[in-house]
Amino acid sequence: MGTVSKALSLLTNFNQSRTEIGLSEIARLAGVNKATAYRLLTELQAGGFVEQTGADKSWRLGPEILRLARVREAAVPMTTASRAILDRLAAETHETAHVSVLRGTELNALAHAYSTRHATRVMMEDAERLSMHGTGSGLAVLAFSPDDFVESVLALPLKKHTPDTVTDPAALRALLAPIRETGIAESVGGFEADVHSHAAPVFDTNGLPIGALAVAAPVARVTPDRAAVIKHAVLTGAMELTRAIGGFVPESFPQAVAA
Amino acid sequence: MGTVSKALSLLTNFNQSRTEIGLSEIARLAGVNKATAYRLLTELQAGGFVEQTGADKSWRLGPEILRLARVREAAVPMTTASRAILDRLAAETHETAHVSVLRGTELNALAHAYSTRHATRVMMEDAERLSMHGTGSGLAVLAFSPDDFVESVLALPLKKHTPDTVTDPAALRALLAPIRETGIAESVGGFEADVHSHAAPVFDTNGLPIGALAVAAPVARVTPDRAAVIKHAVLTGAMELTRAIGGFVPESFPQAVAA
DNA sequence: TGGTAGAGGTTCAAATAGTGAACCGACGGT
DNA sequence: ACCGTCGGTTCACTATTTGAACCTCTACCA
Repeated sequence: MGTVSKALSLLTNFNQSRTEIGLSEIARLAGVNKATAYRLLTELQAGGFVEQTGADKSWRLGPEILRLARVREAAVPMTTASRAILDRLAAETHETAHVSVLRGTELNALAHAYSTRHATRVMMEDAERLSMHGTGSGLAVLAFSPDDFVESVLALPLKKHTPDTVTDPAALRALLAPIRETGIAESVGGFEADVHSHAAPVFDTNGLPIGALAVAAPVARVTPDRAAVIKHAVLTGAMELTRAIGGFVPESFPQAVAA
Repeated sequence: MGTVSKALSLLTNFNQSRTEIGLSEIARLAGVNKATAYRLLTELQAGGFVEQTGADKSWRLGPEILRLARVREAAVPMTTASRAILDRLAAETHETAHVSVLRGTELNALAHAYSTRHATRVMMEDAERLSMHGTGSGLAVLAFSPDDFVESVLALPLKKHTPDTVTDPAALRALLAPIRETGIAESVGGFEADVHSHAAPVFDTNGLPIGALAVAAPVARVTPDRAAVIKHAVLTGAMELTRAIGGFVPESFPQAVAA
């Protein structure tokens, strides 16, 4: 493991519920020597990636992160572009809409919007990690990814999130065929029990899936006519988002529904 | 120079107008060997900090940056909290409002808002670098920073941005005294000719300046009564922003105006 | 009041990781 | 058919990283 990876692993220990970390603790979390952690932190600090709070000398993420985030948004304006689409999707479907982005062999939740229609709703957390095999979003991405990528994902240990999670590689491969026909992936209780999600892939400038747009609803509320509304809305939104980020819908995507 | 700094220096070459960079070019820009750049990039890629575009194999910033930016915002919600305040400030003063954040011995522009009132306005660019000695924002931060920090900034080479830029350390020290009295810093053409800026410091949880809120106007439009409006608005906004991010206005800040 | 445990930070010899010139095949222009 | 440049790779050399031990300081407790 290279030095750079170690430095980055320090950063990945920060999250919504742990925004400031002390030297000894961060060394423990990242599994590195305290001296090493200190040297890496001072180097990250010089770059503005972390900073030290004046009070108890603990560390938090620095302002350079924000600058880079703006540059990333300039390159791939997913967050910005998805905001309006998510709001509309939540309003149209009366359910929770969310968008996630491919990150190695996982998806990261990026943004979400709730509908105020129902008292019960599927809750989302930004930066949540979504599995490829267990979620509608993941299946939507897989269905339009190159075969070698699909195989590399299926070769990983596939976690059984719920009793209903499909973890058999052959069964998962079979699931992808209808998605390639319709452009829509579904998962019923495969990630969290009682959640029925519909998802469609979002493509980048090369026609490769870069993430997915999804609507998640309690299983009981997904009647056939609601499902039809959701499917149409998700598909429309995903195509719109693809266009908004300058993406390209590949030939392999069902052109009848893409239009 | 450590390996980590080199890796980070690759990242800092990305900006609004250069969001994707090829291997050879990024190596040239960062001044490292191509092999080194490649190894660093693959390591950064494993962490999700960069990713490769499918088409021409060039590199761009990755999604992990966005996740970290959300965590940074959870720790110090400057961008989020300043949005509404900036809009109001621009509307009240009819001029350009902006907020910047301390980054080592410099300030980084973070966000801004324009007024639509006048056809001419001071333009801002996000992620712009503002000097400490030449801008109202910088002076506002310096005036309420610890002496050793002030001295370390004044010991640096102080660039003469315009003929009106004050670069003499003694003269700059003298400028800070009235700012400590009033809570407001001013710069007339010290950074860009013809720009008159008013700024007030924003404090973090430790009562240390973390950045500044400012209003920038063409010199000719700053009449005494407009100046009074601007001063009041900037001061009110800065105090509000300090509260919004959970900051603490120190004893040294003029309490009469802080209230 | 003295003792302990943990915090942040520092040191330096030992060991490991980083480095870059040279190379490859592929592509695009002349 | 040639040349320049691209992305990517190799490997002998070497400079950087590493971590146990140490220091100081604070908080807590008997």
